[in-house]
Amino acid sequence: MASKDTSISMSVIRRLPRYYRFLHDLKENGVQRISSRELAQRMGLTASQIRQDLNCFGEFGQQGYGYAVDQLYNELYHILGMDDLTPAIMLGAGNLGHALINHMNFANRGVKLEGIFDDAEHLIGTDIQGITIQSTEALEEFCDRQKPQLAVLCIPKEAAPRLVKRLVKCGVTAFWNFSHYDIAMQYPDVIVENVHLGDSLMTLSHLLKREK
Amino acid sequence: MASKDTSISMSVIRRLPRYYRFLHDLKENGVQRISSRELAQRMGLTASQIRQDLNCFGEFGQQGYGYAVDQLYNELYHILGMDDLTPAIMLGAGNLGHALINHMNFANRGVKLEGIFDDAEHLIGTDIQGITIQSTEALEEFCDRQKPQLAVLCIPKEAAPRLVKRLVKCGVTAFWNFSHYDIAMQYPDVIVENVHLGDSLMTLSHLLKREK
DNA sequence: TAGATTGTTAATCGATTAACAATC
DNA sequence: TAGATTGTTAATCGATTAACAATC
Repeated sequence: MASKDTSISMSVIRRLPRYYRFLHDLKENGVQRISSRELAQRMGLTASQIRQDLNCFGEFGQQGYGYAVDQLYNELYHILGMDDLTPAIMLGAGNLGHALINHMNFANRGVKLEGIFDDAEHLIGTDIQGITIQSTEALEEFCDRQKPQLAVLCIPKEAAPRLVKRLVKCGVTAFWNFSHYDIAMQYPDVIVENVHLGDSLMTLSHLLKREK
Repeated sequence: MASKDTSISMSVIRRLPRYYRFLHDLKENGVQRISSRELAQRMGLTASQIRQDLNCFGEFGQQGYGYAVDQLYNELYHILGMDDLTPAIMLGAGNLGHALINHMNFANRGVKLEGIFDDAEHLIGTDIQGITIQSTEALEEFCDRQKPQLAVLCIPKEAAPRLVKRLVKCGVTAFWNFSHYDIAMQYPDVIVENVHLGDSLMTLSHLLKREK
């Protein structure tokens, strides 16, 4: 059984998908058991940290043996909540939104994309991966019916504040935000994952120059 | 003048682009001076942290006054190295690569994209934003000539290990990695910014489920 | 000058690592 | 059983916050 403590730090949570990814690969390669020491080596972490992290959720290992890959993989699958798909919508079906849908398997990440909205005339009515793009005018009506909990924002910065407000009113409680706009502050009880690609590239470019 | 200490923590460095973004907005809105207290409030940080962070690079404020927005913006511009463009290439011009190029202003992030490589027949010879897509067969020759320092990886996981090896051999020292593959470990002196979009979405989806 | 706000040192908090008894 | 490796407590390390003297 999972869950030992309710207050697990973000540092731990952010490592979970990576554990999941490595376990998946081990499983695929037919590895049946792994010790925290060996997993640590492969992942560039310490064995201590892995044991500490996993013990936030339960006791999945066995003294003298290590962890059963298949079992640990399944535990992570449940911990991450991959068995229960969150209904979601996407706002903005430009280059980036389009690419995300084609590039990512949402269902494999615990998310079910059910609607796409954009205001560009030439996009409305076309579809991506079987989902028809609608005008944002249809947003409220759609949310009433489908109750999406998560919104993926692939919209320009300027459009963000107003749209976030509308979405919060519609009952959306989580945002995967690609717009260059920081949501978190104004809506303290909303869950936000900001993906600032520009910040990420600048950080890298800065590190490279710092080296010299 | 910038630079006080050479060993600045990653936590600080990762906040720099965000400071830069907020300063940019303040400047655009005609704000001329700002105190650490007010900036902290707007950014959801503490005033202490902002002063500590900035003091890693120099003394940019004035007691009793605060920070001159325009001056601090320029300092950050230099600290981040935005004045000196790093030559870069992109590997993989599928949906995601395509979207990144159209969606991001590389030059505004201190990076100059000079080449795009892909092996799909139907892409070779076409161009994105004025850059012609080449076969990866031309990679070594191109690197010899242009000496790109940074590579953007928009390739499938399976293709990554071999391609990274080739690129490192070609003298590439920094990777902006979108493939679901972790580079860092094997090449300790290479700078890597992994953007694991899948991990990011899983984290969000997990946080949402945890709430209940 | 008095008020404001910095730069910087000290205190606190949290996360990572080390150590080791428990046990498979 | 002996060896290995966990779960967990204690020690260390680093990052954030608080406090305050310096000074514009």
